[in-house]
Amino acid sequence: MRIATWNVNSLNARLPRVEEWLDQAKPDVLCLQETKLADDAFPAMTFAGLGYEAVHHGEGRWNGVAILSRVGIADVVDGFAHGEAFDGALEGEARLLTATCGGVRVVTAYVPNGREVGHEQYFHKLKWFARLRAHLDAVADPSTDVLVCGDFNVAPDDRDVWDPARCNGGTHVSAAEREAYAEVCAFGLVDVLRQRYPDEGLYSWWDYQAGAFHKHWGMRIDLLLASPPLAERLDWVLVDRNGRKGQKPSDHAPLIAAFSD
DNA sequence: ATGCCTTTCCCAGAAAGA
Repeated sequence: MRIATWNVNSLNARLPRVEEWLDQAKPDVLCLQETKLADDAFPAMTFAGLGYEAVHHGEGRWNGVAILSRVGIADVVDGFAHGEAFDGALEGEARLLTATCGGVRVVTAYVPNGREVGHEQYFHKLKWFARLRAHLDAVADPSTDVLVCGDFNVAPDDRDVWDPARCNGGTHVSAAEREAYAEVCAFGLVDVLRQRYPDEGLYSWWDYQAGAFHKHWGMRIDLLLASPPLAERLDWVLVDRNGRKGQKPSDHAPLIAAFSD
């Protein structure tokens, strides 16, 4: 079973790239972040024509997450299962989607950016991680097959960023963000790319500006996290850097992992 | 030292991303 994650930075702008990639990579499940679509604008029929059922949790201009599957979709949860609500408009942000696909409990997340250390949005980000952990406790069991994936907007350690000093506003590398992320992993999750490869420079995001991709100025912030029984069955995992090349790419590359049955 | 790019809103330039 192949499971993939990709922050597409607008599904409307990226639909041809996503269709092409589905044909090439043939994932059984593809999780998307930053669709930037309302639910009624989601191209479900396009994906149905390619053999994928889909669920989408969107809000319009910002955010938006989806799960595509050719191995079934059941027990869908839009957003957080429960827990303390956020203040005001932040509560309605479409950043989390949960479904069971082919026997795997799949959770996909688009973690808030945080803007800069100390900003109101930064504290929101830390709360968001805590609420994600509570969500996992409510909807999944780490002794079964669970895959949590998406754009975590944190570089787990210094191997995961080209230059920590050059991260805008100090986000993505701060100790508090890394600790909040570690609490999510403490649910019982293994970072399968990191488990397989200890190398630095395995990035998933590169700024559009200044030719960052070609200079290898990137960060590894898109992650595939598996529960122990699923992680034990990892066959292979990769960042598809070809997804960041060519015409009108997202600023993120897709990740894909294959698990034996 | 600063911006560099891309997307959305929708036709002008701001907001947001990371």
